[in-house]
Amino acid sequence: MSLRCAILTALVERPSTGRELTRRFDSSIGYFWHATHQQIYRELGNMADDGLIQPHASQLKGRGAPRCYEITETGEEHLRTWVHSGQEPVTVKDPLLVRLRAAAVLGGIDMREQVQQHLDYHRSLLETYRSIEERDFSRLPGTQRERVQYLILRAGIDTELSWANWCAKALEQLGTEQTRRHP
Amino acid sequence: MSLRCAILTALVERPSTGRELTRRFDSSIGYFWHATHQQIYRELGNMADDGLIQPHASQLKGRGAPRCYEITETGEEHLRTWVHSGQEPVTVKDPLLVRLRAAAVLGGIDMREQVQQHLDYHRSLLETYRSIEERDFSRLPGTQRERVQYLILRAGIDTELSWANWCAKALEQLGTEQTRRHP
DNA sequence: ATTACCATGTAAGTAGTTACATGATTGT
DNA sequence: ACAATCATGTAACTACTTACATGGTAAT
Repeated sequence: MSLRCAILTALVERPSTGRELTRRFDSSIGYFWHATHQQIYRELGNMADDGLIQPHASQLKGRGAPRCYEITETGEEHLRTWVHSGQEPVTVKDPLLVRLRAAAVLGGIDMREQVQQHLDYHRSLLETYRSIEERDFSRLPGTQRERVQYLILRAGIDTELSWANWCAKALEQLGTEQTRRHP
Repeated sequence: MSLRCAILTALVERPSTGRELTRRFDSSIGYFWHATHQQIYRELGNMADDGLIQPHASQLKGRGAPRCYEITETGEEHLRTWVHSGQEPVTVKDPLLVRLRAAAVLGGIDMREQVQQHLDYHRSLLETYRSIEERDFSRLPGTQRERVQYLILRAGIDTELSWANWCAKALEQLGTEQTRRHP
């Protein structure tokens, strides 16, 4: 449901082809809802069948031809209803923490490199977010819509900051644990 | 793979029945990897087929009888290999942020109640973590294994704290946006 | 014309969710 | 004996991942 509605939201912002949506899910939208092009094309097909979107009434040719979709009134209604509906159950999934616990239980496994990789990843994502922040939101206040988009970006920044700090702390501890610099 | 290895880790800690594992996934393990009892029983069956675990050689009766599983050497080897293997691609999924963006794009939707519910949820989880922290990790340092488990708990605390703060900030902004207390 | 890349898909396999079924145990 | 609950599952469905296929367009 969330993928469907994330796509609908993107199409309200502006009509797009599958390829364009894929690119948008690789950058902005993908920062809070990840999706591959296979998911997107399939969902576009399903939504067209359900009448939530329709191909732009211009060029519609064969297989390899770009098809630009726009949202229908039914689609907007669907999106509006979903936005108001209660939230789904939270399902936490963090493989790194599973690995850490496994390593602690098995014993004798050095996890510093993996934590370091995560630290690098979170720092790099944080940097990306910071540059978006500077580029798009440096002069406040802006419209209400812009301010909410800034809020969403802040969620990403806060999350990455929190994880980067945690990784640094973890590295510190794993370091003193296993290398015994000052025995 | 992560579910499989989360279960294997739990079984290294101590042999358990499906029911016990389900309970453990409802509390401690579930704080960083969520799973339902249906997933767990199916995975237990698959892993037994693959020789990674075996039922304790005590009472094995019919359908409704509890079966206590323990990890095999093959299973431990499998877990050890997985722990060392590189991490899987991160797939972010946050329905609240999707809803927020949709609401901003559609316009005229008050999201404060939903954000408030999230705030309540994160605060309550934070409180749970804090009480575990006090109960299990108040006197440091403890063994290396305990310290890693504390690190994992800290990840949860940091995450919830970060989200709670973000929700509070968001509420503040959505409040001034939409109620116009000082026009 | 060939190569490279763009855009749209298909197929098979894996993982997760929801709803339901059945045997065992416990309390009254 | 019966109901409630515990424990273990099955089945059908939905979502996601991975690998591959096909047609279209542009550069050389």
